[in-house]
Amino acid sequence: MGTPTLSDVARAAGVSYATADRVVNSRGNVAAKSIEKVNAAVAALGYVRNVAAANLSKRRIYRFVFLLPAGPNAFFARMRAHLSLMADHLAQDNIRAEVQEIAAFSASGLEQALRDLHGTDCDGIAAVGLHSRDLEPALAALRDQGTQIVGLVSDLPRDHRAAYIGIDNVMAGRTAARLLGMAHGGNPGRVQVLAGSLDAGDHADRFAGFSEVIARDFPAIEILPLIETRDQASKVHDAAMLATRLAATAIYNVGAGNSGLIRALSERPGDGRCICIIHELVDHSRRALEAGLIDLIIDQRPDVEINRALTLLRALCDGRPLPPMPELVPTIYVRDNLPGQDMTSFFEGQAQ
Amino acid sequence: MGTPTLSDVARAAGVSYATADRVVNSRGNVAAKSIEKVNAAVAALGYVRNVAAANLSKRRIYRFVFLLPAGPNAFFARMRAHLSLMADHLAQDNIRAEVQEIAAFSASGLEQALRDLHGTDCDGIAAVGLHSRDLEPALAALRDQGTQIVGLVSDLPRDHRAAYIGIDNVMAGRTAARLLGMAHGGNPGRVQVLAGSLDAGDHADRFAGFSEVIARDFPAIEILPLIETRDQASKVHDAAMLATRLAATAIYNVGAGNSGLIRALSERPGDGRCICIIHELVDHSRRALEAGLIDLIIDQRPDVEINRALTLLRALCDGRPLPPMPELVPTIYVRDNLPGQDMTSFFEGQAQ
DNA sequence: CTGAAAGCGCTTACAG
DNA sequence: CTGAAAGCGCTTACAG
Repeated sequence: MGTPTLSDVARAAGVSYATADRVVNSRGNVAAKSIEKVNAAVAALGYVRNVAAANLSKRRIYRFVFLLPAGPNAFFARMRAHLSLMADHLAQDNIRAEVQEIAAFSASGLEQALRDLHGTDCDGIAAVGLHSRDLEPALAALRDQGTQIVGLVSDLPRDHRAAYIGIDNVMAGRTAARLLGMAHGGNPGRVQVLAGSLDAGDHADRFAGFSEVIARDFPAIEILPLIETRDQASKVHDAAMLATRLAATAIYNVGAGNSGLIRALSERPGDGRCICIIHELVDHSRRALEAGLIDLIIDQRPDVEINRALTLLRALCDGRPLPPMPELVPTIYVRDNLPGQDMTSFFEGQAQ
Repeated sequence: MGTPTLSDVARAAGVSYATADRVVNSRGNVAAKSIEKVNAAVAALGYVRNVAAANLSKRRIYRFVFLLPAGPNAFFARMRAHLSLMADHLAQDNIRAEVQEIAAFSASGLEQALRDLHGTDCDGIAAVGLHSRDLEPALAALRDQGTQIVGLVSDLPRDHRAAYIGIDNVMAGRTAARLLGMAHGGNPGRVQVLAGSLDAGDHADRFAGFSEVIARDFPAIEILPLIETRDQASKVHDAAMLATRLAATAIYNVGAGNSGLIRALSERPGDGRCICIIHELVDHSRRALEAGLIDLIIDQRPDVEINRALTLLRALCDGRPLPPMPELVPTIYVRDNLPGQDMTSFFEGQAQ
């Protein structure tokens, strides 16, 4: 026996294979009576469609598009790098994934890209989202044509995407607060927080989580007025210098532009410790961590997120229940748990 | 056109489909000349076998066995739980995964289980390993019959497994040291380290990494003589009480038996802070973290490790190059970044 | 509204 | 040592 096939269903229902197929795949043009009989047989036998066989006969290829912010942002560069590393493997699973660059934080740019995808053979989209309601019509049109959509790193309007893949930024901010508080070892302190812009949902969330925990559990730590940097390194630099002058015991940058922070830290007169926590592991932040300029990096694991987006889009396209996925927890790097510099060395160690 | 099929290869090589198949799958009984021609065609066309089609025609089912330690260990319970959550999904991909319990730390028990698997239709094994060389003959026999083997959580003899899936325990120990050191905020301290047994590779590695970083970067922190607990809660309890009497500023348990530690901490007179770092997030350690008895939990993410084992075994069975896999980095939990209690709530939030 | 038949890319007897 | 043919579980014209 084994698992029942559609032939089994057809026989049990007393109809032809073609008819069984029509109802199972809701292709229409079937008598109500036949529909009933087939559905009963499906239920009785516990039939489940063999997606692999279907794909083979259709020569199906899944086309996924990743909508990522353009520009030099090193974090998204890691995403693109992982995606191109994966290309060969995906090809074996009949998946083609393509990256399209969108002007950063541009709702209209994103909207246009979504509109352009309408009417194409794109099966799924993973987009670094924005909360703008202007996106909703384009997203709805895509959904209506059967294109699956997930938010990546930053969410899309909740009702117009199938899932969100990214960390909980409030939680990330709380975590930063906890570790920063612990690092004060019971001593009082004052922390300077930097953000690109509190208009960005993730930045605002991190700051909210951070403030909440500091206020509740570390009352001896004062939070200095937040400085907005537009994620520009020069502004981050100046803000860090200011923090030093204010005798801050800690700096937490919830946003980007860390090269400016690192520069400021290395210029700083070598007096007392200043605890530094930032986000996203990239080349320059990694070096600063190794050098002891930065204490902690909270990282999103872009490679993990990409893999998850792929798995999810695939499952959504196949219309099957989503697989159990371990929760995404931001990774905390200190200078002692940094991953190998490249995948090659990883595989040498890992797979013998 | 699209990707070339074996028909294309056969035509290009000027042989029949069957012959092309014979050489591509090295089934033997082919003239040297034919082999050459086919291989040339394969190279010229860039042919790659369609595994899905092959599996369909063979009605292939992958059978994987997970060899996990028996007993009440909550960490391995999480592994089993994830595996059973995955069962339905795996079934759709023609994978049956089964758990077999082995007496903990018993090389002979593991060896016997491996021997019993010889001659069965098991395609792959993920085993929580031991370093014993006694395992080598059984592993070699399995390998010779084509069974793929990976070490999980704790490695097998390196030359007798295809890969190791688990964290780097030296790195985990270093990370614990860094965070514990930071939490002293520049103050001096004395730390009590507990281990089940330094004979266990992972425990020894963690302790080594920990000691290295403390000695190098936190000279003001003294490491008290290590206490071995056999991972027994009562012994852990007594050791923690002793640490309190010695005015330890911190406790790091590299092993298990944390319920004893937690009991000791909650009995302790409410004087000064004692920083506590332990391994593995399970029900009781989670509650202790939330209650503030424990400061940090370093976790291995058994669910992530299981998924990786599955992916890896599958790729190994198919004989294709291993997919790029993001490095496993131990997850650090504070009380602020704990995952939802169960997958249900996770999916509600995550996938709308 | 229904059914018979060829084909997706492979494997497996079976005949030569 | 080689090849023709049926079958894996599905989809897609095509005929009725």
